Amino acid sequence: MLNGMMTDSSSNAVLGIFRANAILEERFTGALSAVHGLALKELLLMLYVQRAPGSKLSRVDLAKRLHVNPSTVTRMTLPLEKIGMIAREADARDARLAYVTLTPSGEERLNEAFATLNRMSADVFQDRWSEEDIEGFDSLLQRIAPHSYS
Amino acid sequence: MLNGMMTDSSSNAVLGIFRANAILEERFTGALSAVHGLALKELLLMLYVQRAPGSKLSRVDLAKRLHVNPSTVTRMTLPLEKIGMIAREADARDARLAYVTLTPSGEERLNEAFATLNRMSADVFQDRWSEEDIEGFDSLLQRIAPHSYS
DNA sequence: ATATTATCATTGCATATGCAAACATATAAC
DNA sequence: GTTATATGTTTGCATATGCAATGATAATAT
Repeated sequence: MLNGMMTDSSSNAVLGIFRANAILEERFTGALSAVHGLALKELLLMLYVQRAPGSKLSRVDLAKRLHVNPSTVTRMTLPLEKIGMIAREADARDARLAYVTLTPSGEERLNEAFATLNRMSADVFQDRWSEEDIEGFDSLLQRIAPHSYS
Repeated sequence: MLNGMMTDSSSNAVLGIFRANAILEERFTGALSAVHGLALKELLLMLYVQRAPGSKLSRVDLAKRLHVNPSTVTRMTLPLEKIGMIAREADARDARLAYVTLTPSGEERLNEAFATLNRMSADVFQDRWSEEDIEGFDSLLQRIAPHSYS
């Protein structure tokens, strides 16, 4: 490349992800907390539990999905359990495990909050996005960050 | 919609952004800190300064770009100034302003670290991405999160 | 000109979170 | 079977960060 500045499309895209995340996290956290009394990360925690096989997840598995330290999960679950959104369940085979499960009212609250998240997500793409745009964009994201549960 | 589950492509995409951000932030923070002794957010702070008109930015403008509270900028700049990466500059007209500028060695370090970020960004898209894919993806991100300086 | 209001930077306080250590339990090696 | 190693969860500690209040300065209104 003889002439000066290289066009760093890759780093532009990565910085774009960082920026998009900051903006969306800001917006969603505020609304979810105001309307449903749940932080965005609490919603995600409960959503991963709901979607897990058997609707239960150990603390470490939850930590992997949330990309946080297991100790953070321990701490996040305390208030959620106290207000009756989630419960703790032991494993019959392995006494180390402490599963997180959803209580009935937790599931109810999660579904309401997730409906809000859906509406807000639709708003993000409201202008100038076709359904194919959105699905294509999502599939590009899946390439970058595939679900790697384990 | 008569049949059961709606396909929430919007929320899938939003959750995908959250996940991609978590993975990339994790990966980049580790490498940048190990190789250049700069946290990802410190690099971004310095990058925004470098790219600003006049290569200087007030604390509040920096806070807007970084999507953090101004107090966080105050605190982030302290160690960076102490190790000689940035400097503080007053404004001739407005005594309230405290600009952040790059020192020569700060600029040097920034350029090295940014080169690493470029390489790592290219790695993110290494497989199965054409240049057009990347640029298209970036332009979709720009729609979601346009640069809104001020 | 003075008073009110707005803006910029900083500080105190509360909360959030990663890391390493500790402890309990399970798995593997022998 | 006992010992060594690995895994799941929790806690102490250090750091990071948002929010609200403070102080300084500027801009606006009257």
